[in-house]
Amino acid sequence: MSLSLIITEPENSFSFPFFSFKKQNKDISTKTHRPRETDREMGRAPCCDKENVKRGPWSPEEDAKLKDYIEKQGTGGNWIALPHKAGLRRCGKSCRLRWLNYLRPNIRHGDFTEEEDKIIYSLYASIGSRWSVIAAHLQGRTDNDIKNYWNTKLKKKLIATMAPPSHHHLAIATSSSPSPSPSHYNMINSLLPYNPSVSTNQLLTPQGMMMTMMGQQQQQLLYQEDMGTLVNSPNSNKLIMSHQEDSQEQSTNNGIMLLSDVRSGSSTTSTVTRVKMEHLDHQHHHHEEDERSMSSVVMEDYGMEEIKQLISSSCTSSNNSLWFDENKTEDKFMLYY
DNA sequence: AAGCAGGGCAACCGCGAGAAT
DNA sequence: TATTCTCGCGGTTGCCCTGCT
Repeated sequence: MSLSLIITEPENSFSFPFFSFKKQNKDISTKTHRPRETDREMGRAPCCDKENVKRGPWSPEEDAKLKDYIEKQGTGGNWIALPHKAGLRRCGKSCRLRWLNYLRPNIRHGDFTEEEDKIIYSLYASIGSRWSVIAAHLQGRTDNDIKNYWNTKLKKKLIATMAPPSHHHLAIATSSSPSPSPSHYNMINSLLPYNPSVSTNQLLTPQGMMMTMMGQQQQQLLYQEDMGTLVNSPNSNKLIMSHQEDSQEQSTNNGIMLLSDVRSGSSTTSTVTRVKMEHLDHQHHHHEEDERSMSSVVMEDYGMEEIKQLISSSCTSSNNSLWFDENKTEDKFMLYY
């Protein structure tokens, strides 16, 4: 006798009580190695013989072998050949990952500091989920660690912080551009400062909440896609955005911290936009007892752009200024404190 | 004490880019 | 110039641990 279990679900999504996830439109069969059509057409060889390599967690013996080999011989610039030379039955990519994320010297695992949190928020707001670039600016952290930390903690922290107190529903209902969507994201989004024409007094709530989270006073950042234009919202006399071409001035700022990509190639003349964030000494103080229930938050509503907006609307510590390069291909930006 | 659900994290995967041939 | 190879990245998966019922 046999039983068949048929599970039906919406074709591209499934949900849990608190969060929804979007599935990638992806062929499950790729989990077992099956060269893609383009691979076969192009003649791409598999990186290793998947039938004869060990997978799963690394044993201490394997770790020792790999570490010992690399410390003595180096990687030789060829990860594919390395496991064979080191006497490991592992895929080269697996060796590389193990070395970079766990075995190499000066790796730090565990608790992230508040300072690191802020840097991650700032960089994510500027460049998005380019974990390797972010990791390059946090000593001893790996991209994988930061990615996991973001996905499991920081993102939730951010979204939880942005959950609406009940009385804000009224504010939204009376705003000039009410969102048609019932989702909380749309409510938040309608308050975000992405469009400088939005009156800043609509922005207070999410930002105040964010600053509470970050232990900071309320700050104001307006964002304008047309960088280089001075944003001059009637209610926002605190924002300065201007093209910055005087590198000397940049370098003479106290505590400047230059961040540059370790990966990208060509150098072009790019305009650096200066975004200066200053405190708003605002009379609005939001109460700690504001409700911050997660129950209605739908995670899939928060795409990268939206989260970047959330961060952009609030991030960084007091008296910070955030420098970033508009040219994302260069990944150059500076933070100075 | 056992079973279950959820969270955290290590590891895997496919893909794009650049180097090598 | 075209093709192949390798690296490195971001997204995703799945195992293990912990806490709750």
